[in-house]
Amino acid sequence: MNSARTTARPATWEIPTPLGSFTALYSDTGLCGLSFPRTSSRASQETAPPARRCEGEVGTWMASTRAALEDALSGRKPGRLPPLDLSAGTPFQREVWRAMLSIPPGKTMSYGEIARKIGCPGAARAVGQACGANPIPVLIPCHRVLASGGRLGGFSGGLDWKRRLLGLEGLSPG
DNA sequence: AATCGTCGTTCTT
DNA sequence: AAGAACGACGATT
Repeated sequence: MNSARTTARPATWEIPTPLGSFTALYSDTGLCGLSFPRTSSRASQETAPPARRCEGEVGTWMASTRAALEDALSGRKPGRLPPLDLSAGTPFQREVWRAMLSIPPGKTMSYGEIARKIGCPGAARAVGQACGANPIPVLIPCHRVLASGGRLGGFSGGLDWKRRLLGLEGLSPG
């Protein structure tokens, strides 16, 4: 084996879907990022090299990522997710992200409810921040987190995406 | 609609 | 290291 770090830096992988081409980002321990399709307005910004092959465990991660994404985008419940590398987050953020993973498709929670669920009542606003820092939207379903009273709240990927993702699950808030 | 309380993160001293 | 500023909030007025 080569020195210290084997896999080295993350690799990107494009996942074409009917809604555009998503970009997955992998570290050596799992899926660490997923970005929405680039719109014509938003210019490109590739920081990691594209993966050349889909072999080994990373290959299986890619397969499960694509399957899960395709399921999610067609309104089906995703099956097994690839291992997620959430090491970039703070402990608080990771708790929020894990909590969101427990919201089933078609259901929603409020920012305040998430806050209480993770034992930080009163931290609703901080939860919102953490949602905005979610590195793996869609698969970590931050779109299922709404403001109180069923209001839509915000979405870092653009509210149009939030509405679209909710619509795929039969929901139409706000 | 405007305001205030709250809390984790990030940006400034 | 400490403080101010800043949100994908929530509750009150």
